[in-house]
Amino acid sequence: MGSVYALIDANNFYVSCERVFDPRLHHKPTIILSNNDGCIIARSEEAKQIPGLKMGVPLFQVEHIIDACGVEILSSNYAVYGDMSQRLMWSLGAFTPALEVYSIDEAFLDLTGCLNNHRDDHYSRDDEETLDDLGRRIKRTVRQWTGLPVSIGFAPTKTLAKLANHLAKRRPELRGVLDLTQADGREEALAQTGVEKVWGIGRAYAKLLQDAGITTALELSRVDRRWARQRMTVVGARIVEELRGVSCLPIECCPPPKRSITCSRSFGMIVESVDELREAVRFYTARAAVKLRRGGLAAGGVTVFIQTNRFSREDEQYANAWTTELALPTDSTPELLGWTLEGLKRIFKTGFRYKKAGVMLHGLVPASPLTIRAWDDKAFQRSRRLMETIDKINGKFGRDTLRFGAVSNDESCGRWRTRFAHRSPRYTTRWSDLVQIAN
DNA sequence: TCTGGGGTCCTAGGACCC
DNA sequence: TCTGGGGTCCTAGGACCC
Repeated sequence: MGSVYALIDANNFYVSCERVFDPRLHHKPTIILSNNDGCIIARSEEAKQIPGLKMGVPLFQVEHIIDACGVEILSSNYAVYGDMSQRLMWSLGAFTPALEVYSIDEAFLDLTGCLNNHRDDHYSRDDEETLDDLGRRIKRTVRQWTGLPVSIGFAPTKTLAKLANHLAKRRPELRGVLDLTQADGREEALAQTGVEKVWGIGRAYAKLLQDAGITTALELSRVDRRWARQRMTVVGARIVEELRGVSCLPIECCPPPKRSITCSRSFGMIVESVDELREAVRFYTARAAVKLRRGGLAAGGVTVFIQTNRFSREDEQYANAWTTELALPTDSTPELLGWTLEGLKRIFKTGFRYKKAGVMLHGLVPASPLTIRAWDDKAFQRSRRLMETIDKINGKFGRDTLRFGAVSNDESCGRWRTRFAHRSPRYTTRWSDLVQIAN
């Protein structure tokens, strides 16, 4: 048998996480909202059946449907989703170390050779586990260990495994597992899959392909290599190869080092004063810096940006960004704050109604003290020890126990802060939010 | 009234070098 | 008529993913 990849992901991940802790939500149409409760970003199966409740739709446009159909709405609760994601990945790690965490709710597994362990021993053919058996065993295990329902696709390439997973979800008779490692059956599966569903084919390429008369994954797998290379770059050429069963994309067990870190948010309410904007930028800088240090990195460049509400027809629009390269990379919050606040001062213009701001760190390098700053830079080394201490305290007693800069006064009261009107408890990351069971 | 956030990769074209 | 050749680096923009 050749290479075997699996793509495993949770069904309706955010909704499933909520259901683990709130069984009342089972069988009810449920949707999860983006920051500020703005858009629909996840839906239960029941919600998907309701016309109009599409992904990415702003909540205010479908409020009448929500009311009429009794849809449960929840703000997103990333503390819970992040923690459940870890549990999911740990569970999958029990099956193979060759695991690539691809997103918050999905992972690729390299299972090549995992099934043939019994070839030379006393097991008879009938006792051998098939990939389908293995898939169901993984499903059962994950369900038992995390409470999450998952779907699984097996195939000789990652792109085909994605496709198999997609079909496993959409064909109820498969009960969540599809094995496309064998050539027979693959053609039919590809013929049944629209080209726009193929991993790596987005809106633009789907249009390009459809204009060329290519509407199914099977047809895409048969296009001329040079044509694909020319019209869709090497990315497209690889997709075609992968659909033919030629693996071009290996499992990446160790994620490559991050190249940039961003922290940005739309505001809960419109902000006009530079003071409030400064408060938001300070908050985003501190968050980005924590991510930076958690990754053991230092930033060699900083960008700060602000923008007005791009959807507003009445407001005059303004968006600007300021970037600087740092002479010496840093991972110190106060140093980064110095730059982002300086940038804000330069791009802020009075008289605009601001809706969003953000901070980006780039030029990331490992934060080994030897590489980022000389040992005799006493002030810097002291600031690093301070950061380390603050991170430790916040790790132990909760985010923002210690923080930089002024606290909001009653006047501004953090109008920029994200709204989560329907957020569930942080069941797994706050003692006070732990589920209690009466006896 | 109300519209998310955080990433990566690839290419073309310009600037610049010898 | 005809105006070198080859390389690197950077950036902006486009495409994609979840």
